[in-house]
Amino acid sequence: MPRARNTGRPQSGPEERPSRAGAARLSLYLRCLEGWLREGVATVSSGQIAESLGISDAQVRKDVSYVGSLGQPGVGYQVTDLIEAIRQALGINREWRSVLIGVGNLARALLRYQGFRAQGFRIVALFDSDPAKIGQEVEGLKVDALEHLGDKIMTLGAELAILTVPAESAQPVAERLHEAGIRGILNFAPTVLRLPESVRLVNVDLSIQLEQLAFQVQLHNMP
Amino acid sequence: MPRARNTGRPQSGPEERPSRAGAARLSLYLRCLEGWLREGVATVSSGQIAESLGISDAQVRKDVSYVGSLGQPGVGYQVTDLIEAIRQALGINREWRSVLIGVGNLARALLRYQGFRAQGFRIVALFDSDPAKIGQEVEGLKVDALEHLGDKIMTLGAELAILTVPAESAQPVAERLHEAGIRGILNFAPTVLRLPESVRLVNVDLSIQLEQLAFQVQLHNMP
DNA sequence: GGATGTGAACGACTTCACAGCG
DNA sequence: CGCTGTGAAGTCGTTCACATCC
Repeated sequence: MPRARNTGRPQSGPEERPSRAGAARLSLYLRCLEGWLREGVATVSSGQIAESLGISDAQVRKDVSYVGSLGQPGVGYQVTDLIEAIRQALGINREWRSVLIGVGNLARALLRYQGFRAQGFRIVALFDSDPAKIGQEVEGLKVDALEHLGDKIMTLGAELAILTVPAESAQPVAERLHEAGIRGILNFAPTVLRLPESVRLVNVDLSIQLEQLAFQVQLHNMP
Repeated sequence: MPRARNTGRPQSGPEERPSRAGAARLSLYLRCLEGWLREGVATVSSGQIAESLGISDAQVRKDVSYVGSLGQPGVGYQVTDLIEAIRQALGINREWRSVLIGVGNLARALLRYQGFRAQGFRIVALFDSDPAKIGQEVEGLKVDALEHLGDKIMTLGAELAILTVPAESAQPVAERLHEAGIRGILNFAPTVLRLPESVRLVNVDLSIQLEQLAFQVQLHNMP
């Protein structure tokens, strides 16, 4: 039997930031909330969010508690307030200037995808090493030579980079990005980049995702 | 002070399958190992793998132990054996027939990406709802109408699907995929799909990845 | 009543540390 | 000696359960 008594424990709770896993879910909450906002919904409960994401309501409350205590018992959360609080916690309540290196099909897909702009990410420059591509205009931006990477990043004040170059060029390009002052790289090249810890890294390896899928299907087939 | 209590019994169930997180790392090990294989390296130690991935050697040994005890103390692992064992554990030591729905830029990028074929994934059909695209040939495959989805999936024996359709169409298409017998979906649409648990799901939401990157950069800036 | 926020239990994952073997 | 494999300890993240509040 669990027994809970004596609520008073003033301090020791160190957790005041969303955990890494929690942050990923906050992005999902944001998706739902923005949908409801468009539909004119004013308040939601943790149970509703949980239901539409297929997770537990306790999980939602725990995650949300990291961004502040803005729920009303018996009612739920104000949609607009929660959106605001999550965007602030994730650091996307401002513009993030980003550059894109490697103008292939993947890059074009990303450029066309409107979700970025909506969340405050603005791609301000494109680079490629292929002379045939340099000078071309893609989605309203002119492709620049890699040579100008450092200059333009500093001039434009870009902080993030999206890497969609072939695996072989990823490491050297990443190092140049670091030197140019880039703070975070979204890496699509199927390589493990080694960079100083001051450059944050998020990897999206499409092949690995497919392997995970195969693994899960296999697991599910024979337990 | 550790307040660890006598854990009595960890419980009978000894872990004999890679954990979910472990499986993701196995894919990474595979990348390294395949590189070394090409360079003619015959044996590697857990420390070498760990070093090139920036993780701990204990982590590598633990993960690898799930796929079998094939290391030699004082020596390390035979590269070829380890590759074989990991591929078997992940379920990619065979062909997985896959279909792709939504032939846009992202799809073209995926089709051109050779990494899939190398790992045993073979895309056997393309579908799109746009009449202008139906009949076109893309990377050696003819784009088919969504109408034939069920038929072709069953005829070709496809088990996996890659979803690169707009968010609005993702849920209905996913349901049709399920009905056609697809066992796993790699979803690129920025939506939460609700499907029976028998269909495994891996989501790749590019916008969320960027948000994670921004979050991490922000965290790193002001601790 | 209905929902939040939160210690505490629980479970999953990671690191430690060391026996054992080539 | 160097390196593996593995219990045990430690850490992190999730779920439970309940006091609390509208």
